[in-house]
This record gives sequence, C-alpha cells and structure tokens, in this order.
Amino acid sequence: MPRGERMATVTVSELPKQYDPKSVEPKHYKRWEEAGYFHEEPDPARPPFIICMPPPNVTARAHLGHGSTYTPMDILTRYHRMLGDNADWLPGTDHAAIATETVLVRQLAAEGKTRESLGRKAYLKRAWEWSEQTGGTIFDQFRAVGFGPDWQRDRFTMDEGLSAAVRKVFVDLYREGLIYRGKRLINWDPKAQSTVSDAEVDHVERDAFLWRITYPFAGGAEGIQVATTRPETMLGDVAIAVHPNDERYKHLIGKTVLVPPLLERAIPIIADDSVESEFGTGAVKVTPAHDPADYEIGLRHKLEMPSVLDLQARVTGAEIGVGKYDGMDRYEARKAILADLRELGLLVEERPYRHAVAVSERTGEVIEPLLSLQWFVNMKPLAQPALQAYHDGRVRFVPERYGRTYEQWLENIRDWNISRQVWWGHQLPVWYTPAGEVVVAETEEEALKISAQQYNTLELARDPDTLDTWFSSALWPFSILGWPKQTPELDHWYPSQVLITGYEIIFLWVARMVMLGLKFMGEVPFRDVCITPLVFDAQGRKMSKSLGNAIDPMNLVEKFGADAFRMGMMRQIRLESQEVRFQESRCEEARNFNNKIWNATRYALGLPEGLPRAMTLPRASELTIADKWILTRLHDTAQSVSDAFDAYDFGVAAETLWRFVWYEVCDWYVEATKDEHSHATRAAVLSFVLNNAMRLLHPIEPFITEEVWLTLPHDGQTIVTASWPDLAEIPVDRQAADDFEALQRAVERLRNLRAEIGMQRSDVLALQLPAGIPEPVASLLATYTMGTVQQAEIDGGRSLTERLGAVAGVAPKGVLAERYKKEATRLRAEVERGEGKLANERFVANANPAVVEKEREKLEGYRAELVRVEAALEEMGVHE
RNA sequence: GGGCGAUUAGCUCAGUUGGGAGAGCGCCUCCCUUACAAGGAGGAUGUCGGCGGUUCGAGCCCGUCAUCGCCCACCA
Repeated sequence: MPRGERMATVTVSELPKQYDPKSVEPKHYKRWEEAGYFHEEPDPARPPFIICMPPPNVTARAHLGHGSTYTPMDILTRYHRMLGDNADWLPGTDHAAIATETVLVRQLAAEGKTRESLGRKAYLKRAWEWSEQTGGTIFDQFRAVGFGPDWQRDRFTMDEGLSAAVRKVFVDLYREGLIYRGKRLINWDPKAQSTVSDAEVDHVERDAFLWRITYPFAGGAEGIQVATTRPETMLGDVAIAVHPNDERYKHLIGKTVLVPPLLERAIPIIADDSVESEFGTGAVKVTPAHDPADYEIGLRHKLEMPSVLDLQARVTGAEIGVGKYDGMDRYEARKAILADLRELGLLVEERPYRHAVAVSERTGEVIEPLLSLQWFVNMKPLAQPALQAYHDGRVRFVPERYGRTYEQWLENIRDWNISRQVWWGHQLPVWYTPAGEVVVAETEEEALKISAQQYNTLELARDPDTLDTWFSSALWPFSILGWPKQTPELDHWYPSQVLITGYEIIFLWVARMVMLGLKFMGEVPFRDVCITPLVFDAQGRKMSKSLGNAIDPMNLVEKFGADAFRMGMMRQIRLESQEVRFQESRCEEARNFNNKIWNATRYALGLPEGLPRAMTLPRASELTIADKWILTRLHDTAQSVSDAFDAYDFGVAAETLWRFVWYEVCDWYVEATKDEHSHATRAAVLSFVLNNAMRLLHPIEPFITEEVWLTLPHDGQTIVTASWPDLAEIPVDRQAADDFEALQRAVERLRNLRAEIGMQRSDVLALQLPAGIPEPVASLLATYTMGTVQQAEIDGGRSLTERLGAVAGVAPKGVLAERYKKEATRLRAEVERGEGKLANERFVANANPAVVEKEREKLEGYRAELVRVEAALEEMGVHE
C-alpha cells in the first residue's frame, strides 16, 4: 500500500479464518522478482555483504539438505539487506561432470549408442541441451521455497567467463610448476570410466574373505604364506614383504619365491617397515600397480610396477604374462585363480572377513587403483598459506570443532588428481605435439604460437581429458564476481563474509576455495565458514530412496507452505549439532503458527476503533502495563534475534520469535487488549508490535510477513526492502514488564485453582469479588483476558493465597481443602529444602552472598505462605 | 588405529558464567470465550547413560566406563 494511504476498513468476516499460503506465496514471489528486489549493484557507500551460493548440480532436484543449508543463506541475505547492507546472494549451478555424464551415457545406452559413436562434438551438444532443459528445475523449486538470490547474476560453472577463469588458473599453476603431469597410482572408477580424486572415494565396510596362499620357493614345496583379499592381483606381484624385525622371516629376506598360480615368475622377499607382523601371516604380497600401500613399497624399493588390470577392470597381459586369465573380469579372474590355487594345494585357508572397501562416492563402484599418466596439482605449497590463514583466525569455523577437520586434512594433504576421462567438463588447456611435447595455453591460438616457437610444429592434438568438477568450484568465490577481469563486483564484494555449507565438503570444496582464493586473490574468500547439520529421518537414519524414508521438501511446501517448511526446519537446527532428526510434524506446527499470526492480524483489523494510519505509538503516560510489557518484550526479542542471526544461530532465532509471537503477543497481549481499559491504546500498540514482529520474522518466513505487513499500517512498497527494527525506537519499561510478569504468575495460579475446583466461568462472573483483588485480574480469571492494571493496582502487599481464598469462596469445601492441603505439602517441602541449605554453615560461608540472601528471602516467603495456608485450613475446620 | 559428536519426560530436542529440571508433540481434564478448534485453559510424566572426583552446591567442571553415530587412516 502506498505510503500514507488510509487503511480500508476491514471487517474480520471478510478474511478467511485460515491462512492460505497458496494464494499468497506465488503472488509475492513473482512481484519481488519482477521488481528486482533481490538484485544489487556494488555500492561502495554501504557495507558489503554477499553469500556465494554453493552451486547445486545443474540436473539436481531440491532435497531436505537444501532446506537446512540454503534457508540460512536466504535468511542472512534478507537480514543484511534490511540492515541496509549492500547485500547480494549470488546463485549458480555446477556442471557436475561425472554425475551428469553417468546419466547421459545411460540415456545413450538405452538408444543403443555410445559417447564414442556419437562423437565428442555431438555428445557435448546433447549434454548442453540436457543441462539447459533440466537445469531450471532446481531453481524453480528454490523460488517456491522463497529463496531470493540475485537471479540476474546466475552463473554456470561451464559458462564462458568461468571457463576462462578455469583456463587461466590451470595455465598459471602449470607455469609455476604447481600443476604437473605424471604416472601415479590413481583411483579408477570402472563404471564412470574415469579417475576420481582421493576425496571422492568412500571406504565402506563389506563382507569379504581373507585367503592365505602359499608362494613356493623355486623347485621346492616349501614356501611363504601371505594373506590377501584380492587374489586377482597376484598376477602383478613383484615381491613379498615382511617386517625387518620379524624373527619368523628374517632368514628368508633376499630369497625368491614363485608367483602362483602360474609359477612362471620369481619374486624376492623384501623387508619393509610398513608390514604389520601381527596381521595375517606377517607377510604381504606386493602389487605396486594395484594397491596404494604396495605402490609406496614399490617406490621405496624401486620395484617394477606391472599393470595387470585394464580400464574395464579386466585382466590384461599387455605388460606382463597373465596366462589364461587374460581378458577375464576382475571378479571372474579371482574365482578362477582361487580354483587353480586350490587345485595346486597352494590355497591354505579361506576365512570370512569384514573390511573397508574403496568405493566411488559418485557411482558406488568399487575403485580400482591403477597406474596411469594423469594431471595433478602439487598441493603442499597451496596448503601452507591456507593453514596459516586458519591459525591466524582469518578463516573461522562455526562450530569451531570443524576447524580441526580442515587443519588435519591440510596438514596431511596429498597431490590432487585433477584430470578426468569424462567429456562433459572443462577440457584441459593442454596440447601435444606429434613428438609428445606438452603445450599448455589458455587458447588454441596461444598454444599454436608456443608450439611454433618452441617445437617448430603446428600439428597439435588437444588432451581429451577434462578437469575435476571441483576444480572450477574451487574458483567460485572470485570467478562468479568476474575474475580474471577486474570488475566493480570483485573489487567491492570480495572477500565475502561467510560461507554456509555442510561438513561433507570441507575437503572437496571449502579448503580448496581457501587455497585458490589466497593464491589468486591474495585474500581468503570468506571469513566465517558456517557448517550446517546433516538431515536424517526422525529415527536418525540417513534419508535414502531405497529406505523409502526420504522426504521431498516440495511436498512439505505443498502441504504446509514455504514459510512453514522454512520455519519448521529452522526450529530444528542447532548451531552446535552435527545432525538434525527431521520431523515433518514441525512443519505442521509451523503451519499452525502461521495461522495464529493470520488470526492475530484479523483481530487487529477488526478492532472497532480502527487502526491508525501510520506507525505511531501513544505517549508513554497513556500506555497500559500490558502495552509497556509487550513493547519491552519486543525490544528484547529484537535484540535476541539480531544476536542469534549474527551468530548464525538460526534455531535460536526461530525459537525466540516463535515464543514471542505465539505466547507473548497472541496468548497474553492480544487477550489483555480485550479488557476495556486498554481500548484507547491497543490499536496503535498492536499495529506497532505486529509490524515490527513481521520484520523480525521476515528473513525466516518471507511470505506471510509480507502479506501481513502490507495489510497493516506500514511504510514502503515491500517488507523485503524494509528496515530492520531499530531498538532505539522501541520504548522499554523494565519495572512495568516485571510487574506484568508477576501478574502473569498470579493469574496462572488463579486459573489453576479455578480449573482444579471446577468452577465454571459463570461462577466466576457471578462472584461478588471482595476488595483486594484487582479488578482486571478477576476479569482475566473469568474470561482469560488480562486487563489494564496500572502499577498502583498491583497488590504487592497482600498474599496471593489470601486472594485465592477470597475467590474460592464459592468452591466446594472438600475440593478446596484438598487444594490447600496440596499447597501446604508443597510449601513444607520448600521450607525444608531452604532450611537445610541455610543450616549448612559451609554454604553460608562460601557461597556468593547474593545467592545466600536470595535463599533467605525465598525461605521467608514460603514460611509466610505456609502460615496463611495452615490458617485457612484451620478456619475451614480441616485438620490434616 | 587416531579424532569428533551424542546420551535430559513416551518421541524430537532446549538448558546461557555451576545456585530451585524446561519446550513442542503425544497423553489426561475442561472449554465452540466475538482473531484463531490448524484454537484456548489446566494437569500428569524425569535415578539428566553408569561409576568416581572437584565444590558449600554438579544436567553443567574433571576422570573413567558403557552404548549409539560421524570423520580421517596404506592391517594386505
């Protein structure tokens, strides 16, 4: 509503009794987006605040994890915008190389085609089409949840600008010697037909077998026994290793044995410290080309490293004789070899054995360690500054404990294999001359120039490999701001203040962003790293399709509304938690909460005296005690919510607002305004409180707050760009607030009595209340409304019990006596506790004097109260 | 093998610097009260995982054990 326009008179009956998010949410979102409220230009006059959205996979759908991680980003952006910051949330998507390629290859297979049959160019065309076609889905879902990133700044990791950034980083690091090509043991995913980095390998416990196998001495039946879980790799064994101090084997070191089952090759028995004498037989077969530990041994002892498995994980005789096993699948070969060993009498034992198997995080396929010529980043020189930044406090983790995870990983960092054999991704800016010389350049023109100058040839073949998806992600905080161009965005907005993400990608993403941010921008990309909890089901199980316990957030939005989904989620997450056991019922409760807000609004709109035009409060002298109390509570709530947002404690912020709006505004304040003493001020105060409450709540619940804010007196076009409540504008009266709270306790006890003695409302109304009971208290007792009680009316001198006695005059005697007896029992227990404590000399001597004094006062109070209750019982002629 | 969490009401969880154990849901009773039954009022419910210790005083601090979960790690 335009500024200053008179509020239309609305009668309550014109508005539905139930809040309907469906008729509100899409309407406002459309308006916000069209009006460009989420868009910002860099403005050096205001404090910068940006959040770089962790780019979801372009083909992904929203899941609950987005609810727990992305909602806080939306909250913070909205909060900082309202604070007046130059706030922007920068969205984008990730091309998700392996994930996307897996799907595409499967699609092609269904059509009887392959990547190769299509050709690289046609394949990429198809990949682009598919990513463009499915890519919009998740962002449409984000809109439905109310997320408001700056859509005009939407980026894609494969778009031209980001690709240029990727090429420049690659070339710069290569020229500095930090990127190199080498033959190393890598993790091969036979399903994806690509390497994956160490960080993308999971170790999962599987039931398997441990076999004991005899490696015989040449010409003899005797030999040495080894234990292995992977007999198929025997074909590539180059040694048997034992611990140098192992007395059982010391004399065998230097001797040779034959590799079964072919028994064609002799290999040495060597000594290596890495061998655990206690495990298995204390002797281990060494296959450097197919096991990370063996690879290390191979390097130490300069052993041959023959490969016996190919890219399809089939046995291959390309490098060394593998006999009849050539061409067999790895598991088929295992079976055949075991059968042959058994026949040869060399299989000593087969024992069931549970151990961790390396599995590709992306495809679930068992990883095959292979020796391969790949590209790597030398990480140690990059890790050092990133560690330093952490130690200096330039990067801070929330919760702090995750900092140690980051630290440990960086301290033990290994080189990063960045080349992938998928086609969907950033192709390496690498070319080879016919002679095999390597040319690295940002563009083909440059590559040709270099080639012509240095190698005297223009015949170049580009490396077909692409880069690890996480390589481009690592540049995200500066590449999305325009780097390598020097843009105003980069200048004003880098570095950002906070990164919000899950702990599962601290290694894959967070640490690498810090390393590359420091390397190329000279500054950490963000100061705080806020780690949000992982979402599990209510029983603490991981949500998965196969378990059937996965909850679709869009389903919750559909059922309860986006606001309720967000509030339901935020009320469940806690700053220090590593997980949240998600309960759908929390979203239903939030739906009810929104309904409560809606009806409080209806109440305000229906006040017969009408609402004021502008947000002005009555003079302090006119305010009732209830007015003063709720305003004080508003002030404190605003303070707490701001503090919680500043500390990334979204759960506490949500809880604080929940209690304020439902229990304080609705249950007490609105009830209090029904008393006629409050009619003069209630419309203005209620308008003021609701307006402020909506602004406080807006970051968490953007839609209903907009609807209500626009409906009640306000200033401006939209709550999205409204200002954050100013504490200085909210009057505080501590004394009145304390008095009101004392009154609340009194009312609660009166209600309790009323309920217990079974008085009807009409009974209370019919009561001729004796003097001494403030009239509004009686009013409240009767109607649940809290009236205007001026401070003078608060009866501080008279005991509550006396008032109870007066009110209870009409109660059945027996019931009342029971109630009094119960009270007496309670009071005696309290008196006993207090006396015991104060009788303890050491307590009186050592405790804080204020604590002791407080204890004395309490005891005195209880004693006095007990005397009255006993007197009342006496008067009734009741003896205990 | 290292490291990190968690253990509080039937369920999911709060509990600020140690100073009378809390919320929501669920359960029981009452109430269609002129904003709201998706609501209101009231009520019951706990050896704060076990055992030690520090302290006048421990859910909170220290030690230890147990159970569950997560991360890292070259026991083949």
